[in-house]
Amino acid sequence: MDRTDISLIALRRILRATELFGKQLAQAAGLTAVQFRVLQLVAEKGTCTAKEISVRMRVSQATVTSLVDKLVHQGMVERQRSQTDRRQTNIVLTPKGQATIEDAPDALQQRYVRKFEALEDWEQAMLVASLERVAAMLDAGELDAAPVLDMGDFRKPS
Amino acid sequence: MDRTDISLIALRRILRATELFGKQLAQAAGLTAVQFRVLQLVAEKGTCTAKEISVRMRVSQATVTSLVDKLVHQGMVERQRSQTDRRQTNIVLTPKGQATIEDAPDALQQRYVRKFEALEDWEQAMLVASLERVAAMLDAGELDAAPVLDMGDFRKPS
DNA sequence: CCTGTTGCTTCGGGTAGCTAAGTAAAACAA
DNA sequence: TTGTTTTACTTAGCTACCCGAAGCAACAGG
Repeated sequence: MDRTDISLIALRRILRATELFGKQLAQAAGLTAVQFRVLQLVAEKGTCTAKEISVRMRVSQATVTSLVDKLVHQGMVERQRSQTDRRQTNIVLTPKGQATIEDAPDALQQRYVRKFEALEDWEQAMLVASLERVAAMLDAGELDAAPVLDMGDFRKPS
Repeated sequence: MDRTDISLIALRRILRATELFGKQLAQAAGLTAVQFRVLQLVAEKGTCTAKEISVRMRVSQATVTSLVDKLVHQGMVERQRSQTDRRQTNIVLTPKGQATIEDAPDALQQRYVRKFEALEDWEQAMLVASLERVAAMLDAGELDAAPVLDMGDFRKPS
């Protein structure tokens, strides 16, 4: 087995681990990974609009509406008509949503972060360089990408 | 922004790229990524049982049944009662399924492979070491992982 | 036989995603 | 002012994926 295959297998392990993480998180937080991702985006800035979420998550606004509906239903966020532009709806975090974000287990990410920070300096540098290299080899281009290991659900097609 | 964040962002880019790939593939092959993954598993050995698929993909048998239904409906595979144990159903590839697998674009994987193989020897070695390291940091444990960049969840259909 | 286990399917139900169509408000124009 | 276009969001309807529970065969042991 050559190096190319080995690297593909490692990549696949990474993908799997992240996928499984999404499921764990969903179970622990009472939210699905996608819903949690929306909550994270809202929490990042305290408030945001549906449009913003749809752009950042690369899903349609209709999808955002239904995701937000679920979060509202669970009391994680609230909708507030914007005062400055009444077409817009600001989605704001409730205390419960705030608490959920803070308590989120982040089991996998924590494990990763802990291990990463335990590495020698040169090892960290090597990993960063390698990961960026691989990302560049895979990407078509842009992509925002926040420092969050969540993967908004893996599925789906265009 | 520290190295930990940078590495998380790179990981996220990798996940996204793979996710998008799933969509492309789905569109090109007329199958969703998940369906395609089932087809790959069947193709790998020429035939396999529903149980096997459910274990390898880590989904329930009920899910496998419905996925296989769709592949059968599209003429990609056939069900055959096992002669040795009539509880089992062997899922076998049809010529059409075979052709689909062979023609699969694999755009992303090809791009990655090409670029990977163009690297200097020492760079390849570094990437492999790094990826394996990261995979180990994320994984809980086992996982089979075939040398296929597919990510068995990303959906979307024809 | 009777009982238990295994392999698969069926059924019902939830989440996630999309498109198309509709409403409302803002922006721009005539 | 009035009309048109654009933007932001929601509604409605559909598909895919996934699961658990329940059902049905068929094997396996006693």
